[in-house]
Amino acid sequence: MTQQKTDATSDKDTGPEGGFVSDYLLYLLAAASDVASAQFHAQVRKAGLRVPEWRVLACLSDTDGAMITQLARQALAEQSRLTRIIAQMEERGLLIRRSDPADGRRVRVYLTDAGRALAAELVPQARRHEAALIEMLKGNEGAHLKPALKSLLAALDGSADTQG
Amino acid sequence: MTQQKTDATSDKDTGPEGGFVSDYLLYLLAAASDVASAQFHAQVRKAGLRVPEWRVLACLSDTDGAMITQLARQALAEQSRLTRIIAQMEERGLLIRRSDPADGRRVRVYLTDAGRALAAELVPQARRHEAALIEMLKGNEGAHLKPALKSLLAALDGSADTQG
DNA sequence: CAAAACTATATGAAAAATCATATTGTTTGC
DNA sequence: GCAAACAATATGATTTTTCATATAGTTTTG
Repeated sequence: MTQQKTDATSDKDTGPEGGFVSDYLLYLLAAASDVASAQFHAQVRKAGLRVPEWRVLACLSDTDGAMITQLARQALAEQSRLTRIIAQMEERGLLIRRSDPADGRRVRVYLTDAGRALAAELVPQARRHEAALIEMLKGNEGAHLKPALKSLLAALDGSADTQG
Repeated sequence: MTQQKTDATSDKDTGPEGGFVSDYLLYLLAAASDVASAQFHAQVRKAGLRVPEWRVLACLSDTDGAMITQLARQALAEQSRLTRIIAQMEERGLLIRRSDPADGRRVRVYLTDAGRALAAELVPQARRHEAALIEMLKGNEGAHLKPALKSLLAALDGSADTQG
């Protein structure tokens, strides 16, 4: 007996085909997010931004004048982290911080022309990349992906408890 | 004119309803992964594990004796990070490292009884949590979520180029 | 209007993650 | 069977991220 692949893990493999992990929703979500983002995140870095910086830029290009806390939620980063990212982006001249006249605690963040220019370059790239991804999924179940994700997000927004 | 909400960002909000970000696939994926995982990851931490440790445990409970590189792929972590996580988990007695007799470069990782016991506790928790999530989606588009994610992953595996 | 409770942001210290590269072991081509 | 190329893991230095908490500003209550 030449012992040819008895115990499931002889050579390289992305994962065990039939195990728990490969069919586990939280794994599928994290893996899909990772893999799908990798390509575009490379473009982001080529443009001289880190991923959270790109996210801030994109959020601001949607909603200029957002506050730090809002941006943290939208960019999926922690507040203290956002504070620092904003500070760095301000130093680079991509945005400016201005305290809200109506409430001095709030810091509102606005894109500069440079920031807006960068966003105007990256957002279309993001759209094209997204279109390419979606193109890959034509005909498959993948057509339901965005609606399904929105449905999940909608279901989870507004359920802080219910879980033991 | 009482100026009542002219510029889109008056108060708290999860995101601008109609902007680019809130309909962008990579955002939806990352946000869904984050939000959906948050609940369960809290349970993981209660069990005394960090998220990547839980992932390693789950992978090993599927495929005992996996190598570091394999685990890195499956647990969505970098190799050097995995090396350190494995070292720490070994110190805690959750697993052991053994070099592969067939190829001395490879380190195969095996759960100890303690590790297996912890996995036997957490994996069912994960399954229950997943079931609860999926239950929330009944009737909606959410039913397609797992197939759609698998379809995306399948489409992306084996396309290193194609992107400019 | 002062004290208490709360909210938004900032910051120091610590932990986690990454990057480049070293180390160790294996395969290949000559 | 030795040198070159390759592969898997480890490690030092650095950067990123988190955590706890400080600071500053606002609202509420009596």
